[in-house]
Amino acid sequence: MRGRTLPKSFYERSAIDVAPDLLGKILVCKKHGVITSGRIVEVEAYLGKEDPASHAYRGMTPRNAVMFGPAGIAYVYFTYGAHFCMNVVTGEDGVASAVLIRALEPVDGLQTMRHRRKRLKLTDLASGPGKLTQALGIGRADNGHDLSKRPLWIAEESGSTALEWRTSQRIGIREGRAFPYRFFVTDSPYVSKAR
DNA sequence: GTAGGGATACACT
DNA sequence: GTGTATCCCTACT
Repeated sequence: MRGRTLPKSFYERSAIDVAPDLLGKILVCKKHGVITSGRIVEVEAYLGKEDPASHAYRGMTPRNAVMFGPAGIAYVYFTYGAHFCMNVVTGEDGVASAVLIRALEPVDGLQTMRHRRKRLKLTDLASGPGKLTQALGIGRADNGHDLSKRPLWIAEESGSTALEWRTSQRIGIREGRAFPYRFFVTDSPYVSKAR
């Protein structure tokens, strides 16, 4: 369904290398028998000890523990009292690194997403990290989930071509702004607008 | 521009 | 145990 899931080896690389390769892939979520999905158009890479913007900068805690685990796992956390954000764990087991999924281009289950988001415009459905988790119904229960399996997985479309993408500074952080670890599809109207 | 919301981490007692 | 500053944001004005 929606192409083949990505092999574990895809994720067992540096977050910096995995991040741009995730652009154009399809994030799929099946909840209550309904499939919602979107094409990844914006991501950010987060490292561990050497990255002051990362949750893992100060070492392992109960919240960020899955960032230290094996690659190909979802790290979902709650923030700002209202939103979930979803990351994909990368790199080798024991070393913290992850890629934050920041925006999607809606593909399947548009009506379900509109209902969940209470928004009609496609560009309002998943154009931000808190929005996409709401649109796909991703929550705390998905933390630690293996992204090669249902109900939440990432697939590669057959016949997909290389995308043009750019980098910029990351968004919404205080420390570590200098690193150009945000990657987004050039000219996509579905990227988050925040600056 | 700013209010809102709740979990988390860490400093304290 | 309690206090509180912070947080990878959104929606509204």
